[in-house]
Amino acid sequence: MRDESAYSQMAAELLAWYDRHARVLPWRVPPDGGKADPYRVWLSEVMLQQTTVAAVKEYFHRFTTRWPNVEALAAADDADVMAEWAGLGYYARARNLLKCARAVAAQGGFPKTRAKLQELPGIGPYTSAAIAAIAFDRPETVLDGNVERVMARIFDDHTPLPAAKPVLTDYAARLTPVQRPGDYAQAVMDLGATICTPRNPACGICPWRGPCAARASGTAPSLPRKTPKAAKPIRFGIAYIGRRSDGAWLLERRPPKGLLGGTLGWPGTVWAESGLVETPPLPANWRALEEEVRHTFTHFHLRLSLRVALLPIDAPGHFVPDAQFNPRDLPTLMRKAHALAASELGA
DNA sequence: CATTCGTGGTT
DNA sequence: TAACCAAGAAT
Repeated sequence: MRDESAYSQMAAELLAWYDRHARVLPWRVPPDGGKADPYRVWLSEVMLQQTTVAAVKEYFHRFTTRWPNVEALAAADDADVMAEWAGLGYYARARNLLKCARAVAAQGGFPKTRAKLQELPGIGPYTSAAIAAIAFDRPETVLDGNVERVMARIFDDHTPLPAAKPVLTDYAARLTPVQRPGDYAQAVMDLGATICTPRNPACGICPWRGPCAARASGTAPSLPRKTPKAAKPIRFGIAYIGRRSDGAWLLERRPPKGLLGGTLGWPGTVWAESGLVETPPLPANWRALEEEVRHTFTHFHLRLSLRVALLPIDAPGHFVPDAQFNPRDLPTLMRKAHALAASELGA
């Protein structure tokens, strides 16, 4: 039953569904409308890595307003890009975004093939396929979390992820049509995002309800299977929020790699499960706050104790003048710390 | 192949 | 509420 013509018919049915139900998104070209802008496709796809559409919208608008094309972004200062990305998470994306923009600007534009795209920083298997298909109309197959789920269900494959990835890739490739590959890629992802959802899939209104093997077996809601993740440990740390008598804030640029790499933040201790020791950035009358910041990262919970101090005008360190300081330029954890400490420091 | 890397919404 | 999840990439 699953011969080539069956697959191409499925693709056609999905595209027909997409033409009727496609969501309106800022980076999306209307089906059969104008041509896609590779810069906007690339920027949106990087922002959407492990990030919800709702969270991306605002950032996409600000980035494209401030830097309308890849040349403008390539000429931006690192600190400005990091500040604009602050709050969106996974900051290696912002660092790679700038590296990629500069490489692309130097090359005179984005490469058009998946292989060449994937040589660029921050562009992996998924994003290279997405750009090639959506921006350059190449018949590449995207495999994101949505497509993994849809394929596991259509073919009722119970192999747990991530081991199932190669098989699911194969299924997805068989279904990818030669016509309108960009629309098709977005259609499968839309299907996963709106109908073939993780918990309560709306199988009754699914354009692929006919051929779906998991729906026939009643196994759809439990697919895809995933190998269980390790529990998150709790780490502890201390952050020091210092403010000079002229209102300037003591901040530091974090090292360019690792957690929150390249972002602006409050100086502090390392974060560990035990062995916490006070390590103030400079001697002062540091006062402990009652309330601590609780924040959860991908692989651990953090409980961050805060110390605040008013510092003399001649205190050493990197101070940001109050007029230049915007808590929105900080990653969320550091924003939370500021929110708790601000009233204690006359802000 | 396993781990690291954010954050906010949903269940 | 704790767990799960999101248009993943780099190491």
